Amino acid sequence: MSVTLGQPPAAYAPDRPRSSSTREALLDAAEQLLVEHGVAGTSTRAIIKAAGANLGAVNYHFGTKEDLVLEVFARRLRPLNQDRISRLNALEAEAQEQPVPLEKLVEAIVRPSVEARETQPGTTMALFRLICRGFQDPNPQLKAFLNKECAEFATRIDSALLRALPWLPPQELVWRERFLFGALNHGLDSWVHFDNLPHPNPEMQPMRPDREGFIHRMVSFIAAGLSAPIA
Amino acid sequence: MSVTLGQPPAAYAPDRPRSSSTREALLDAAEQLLVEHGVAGTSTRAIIKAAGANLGAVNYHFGTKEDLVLEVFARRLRPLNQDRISRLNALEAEAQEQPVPLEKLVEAIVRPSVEARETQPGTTMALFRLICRGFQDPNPQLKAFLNKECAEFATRIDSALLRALPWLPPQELVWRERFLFGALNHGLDSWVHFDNLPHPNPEMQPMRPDREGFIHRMVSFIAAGLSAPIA
DNA sequence: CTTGAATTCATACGAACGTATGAATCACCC
DNA sequence: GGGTGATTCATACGTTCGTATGAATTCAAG
Repeated sequence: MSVTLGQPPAAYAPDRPRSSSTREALLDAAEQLLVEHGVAGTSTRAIIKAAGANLGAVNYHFGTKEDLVLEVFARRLRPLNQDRISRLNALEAEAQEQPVPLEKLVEAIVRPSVEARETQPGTTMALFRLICRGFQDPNPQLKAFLNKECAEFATRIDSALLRALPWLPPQELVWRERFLFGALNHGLDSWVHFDNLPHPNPEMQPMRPDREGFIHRMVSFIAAGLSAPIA
Repeated sequence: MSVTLGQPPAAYAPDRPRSSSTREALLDAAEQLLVEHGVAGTSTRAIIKAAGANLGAVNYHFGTKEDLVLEVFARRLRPLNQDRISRLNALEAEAQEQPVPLEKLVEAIVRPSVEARETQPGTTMALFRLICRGFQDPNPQLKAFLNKECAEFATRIDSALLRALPWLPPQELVWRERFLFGALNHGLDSWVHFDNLPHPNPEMQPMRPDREGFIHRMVSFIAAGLSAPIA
C-alpha cells in the first residue's frame, strides 16, 4: 500500500513554499547550535529540542540532517554574497573604467559580513562564526557547497583586486587572498565572540570596538597586507 | 575484591614513562584523524582501528578520549612554542636593548609552524591544520588548554611587538594580532592542504610555493598589515 | 460540518558511540 | 623457567545517534 504522507519531505519537493514556522524554528535553532558545537557536534535531537519541535520534523521538512545543515548555510550565505556583488557593481560603475581603490574593494568584502545582522532581519551575531566554521569544516560536501555558493563573488573580486594592484602577479594575489580571508574570519570570530578572551597582559585587555571601528581596523590591516611589496 | 589492572590508567598515574609503542600509535592516528574530521567527528573506534590497537587501549593509556585529544595537542604544541620562545630570546639577545625589527619577530612566529615537520621528527604536515582546528574547536576545555599552553609565548611576543611598533597603541595591537593569527592559520592550512583548491579563474590556479617562498609571502603580508597606519 | 491535504506527534529500529571489565598474553628479572 | 607486573585482548553495557513509520492533529476550502 503506497502511503501518502500528506506530502513528501522537502528534499523531494523542492518547489514547496518554504515558510512553515517549524521550518524556520529548526533553521534558527540549528544555526545557533552549529555555531556553538560544529556540524559533527550538533545532533538532530538537540536541534529539535531547541526549536521546540518534534523529532520527525527534520525528516519531514528537510529529509536529512545534512540537508538541514546545508540550508542553514545557504540561507545566510546567499544574501551575503549578493550584497558583496552589488557593492562591487556599484564601485565599478562609480569608478568608470578606472580601477577601484583597494580600500573600497576590501570594504566591499568585509562590510557585508559585519553588517549582515542589521540588513538581514533575524540574523544573529552567530552568522559570522557559522560561516567561518563552515569553511573549516571537514565535511567535503559542505565545503564544496560553500565554494559553489561563493564562486561568482570570488571571480569578481579576483579581477577587481588585480586591477587595483596591477603590479601584483596573479599567483601572488591568490595567496594573499588566503591570508585575507583567514584574517577576516578569525577577526570576525574574535569580535563577535568578544566576551571572555582574557589576555595575559592586563594592560592589553582588549576593548571591543564598535562596528565602524572594527571594520576600519580590519580594512586597514588587510589593505596594507595586500599591497605589501613583493620580493 | 579490588582488582589490580596491572597498572592504573595513565590519567591516574601521570608519572609513568610514556613510551609504549601502542601509545604513540594511538597519538599518531588520533592526530591524523583529528585533522581530517575534528574532535567531535573522530570516534575512539576510528582511532584504534587506524592505530591497529585494541579498543581498551585508549582507556588504558589515556583514561578517556578527551585526555587522549589533549595529549595529541600538547605533544605538538609544546615544542612549537618552545621553538618560538627560543627564537625570540636569540633575537632579543642579538638586538641588545634595541627593538627587534618587525619582520624578524613575525618570522619567529611563522617559521616554527612551517618548519616543525623538519625539526621535529615524526611530525606530519597535519600538525598545522591540527593546531589551526584546535583553536577554532567549540570544546571549551580544549580551548582553555591551548590558551594556557600558549600563554608564555603570547606575553613575550606582545611586548616584543609593542617595542617594534612603538607608535601603535596596545589596544590596536591586540586586534592586529587576531588578524595575524587568522592569516597564519588559514594560510598554513591552504599551503599544507594545497591539493585540490580549484580556482574559478584558470589563470590564477595557484602554484604551491616552496617552504621559504611561503614563509616569505606570509611574513610580508603580516608585517605590512601590522605596520599599517592608524586612523 | 465535512473532507482531504499538510503538519505534528509518539515511538521504534539498528548502528555507532564512550567506557568498563576481567581474562589472556607478553616481557623481563630472579 | 617460573612468576610478576605491564599490556593487550574480546566482549559487554547503557546511551545517543540518524532515520523511518503510521497514527493523531491541525487547518483551510467546499
